[in-house]
Amino acid sequence: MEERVLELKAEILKALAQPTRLKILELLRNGERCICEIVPAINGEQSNISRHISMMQKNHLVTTRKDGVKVMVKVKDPEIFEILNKVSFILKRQMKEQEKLFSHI
Amino acid sequence: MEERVLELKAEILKALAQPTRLKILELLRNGERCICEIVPAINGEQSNISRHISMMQKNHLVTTRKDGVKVMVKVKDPEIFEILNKVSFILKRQMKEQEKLFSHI
DNA sequence: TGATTATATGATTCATTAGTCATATAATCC
DNA sequence: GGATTATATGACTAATGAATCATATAATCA
Repeated sequence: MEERVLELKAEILKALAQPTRLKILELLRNGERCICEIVPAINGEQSNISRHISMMQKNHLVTTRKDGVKVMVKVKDPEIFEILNKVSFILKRQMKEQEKLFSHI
Repeated sequence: MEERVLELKAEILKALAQPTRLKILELLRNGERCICEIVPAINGEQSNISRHISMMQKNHLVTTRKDGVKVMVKVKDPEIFEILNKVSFILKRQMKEQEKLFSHI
């Protein structure tokens, strides 16, 4: 596969691969949210969350629109959530394996 | 969601989010490969590839087994590829949108 | 045993990233 | 217009990551 394509794929995955951003995306499972709702909901610094959202926007994971003073954010593609679901699935299986390994204790 | 779970999910995604590692995983689509095949196939430095593989192993993306001097690597869960497929899908759609945006030129 | 092949790892460098504080901008309301 | 609310951004720090070179380990074979 071409180097450029791999870089673009890596960028999409990188945009997902961070706890604070995952937290934001989980909040967005139920649809559009205002940044002013996200900040208290995930108990983060406003400037930090602003940066994370603008980062995800650059990587086309989310879109935003202005509503007065507020900025509404939503996830662009539903496939994003399918990816997160698969990651959950893999993690759960890993956990089960770990349990098995220590079940003799 | 608990902070620890988010961190673990982020780690799985981080392990995917790097061009060299994506290249290695693409090679592994067709099954088990020796590291000595991977190194020339992706034209990388041996030590670098060794580190990437051991990183993916720590994150449970791949498993390895010794076969004489060689180390054989394979992807642990088929869901890994499903995730990569979804990323491809998202990327292709992004490309199409970009095309549309510049179609008037 | 000594040479060869395959892989791992310590040490280092350079770049990127997350987070924070202070401040800037921008829309709304009184 | 001035205060308030919501968001963005510059400057900085600390942590992490990728890549590289040199070298170590480990298995195989002549």
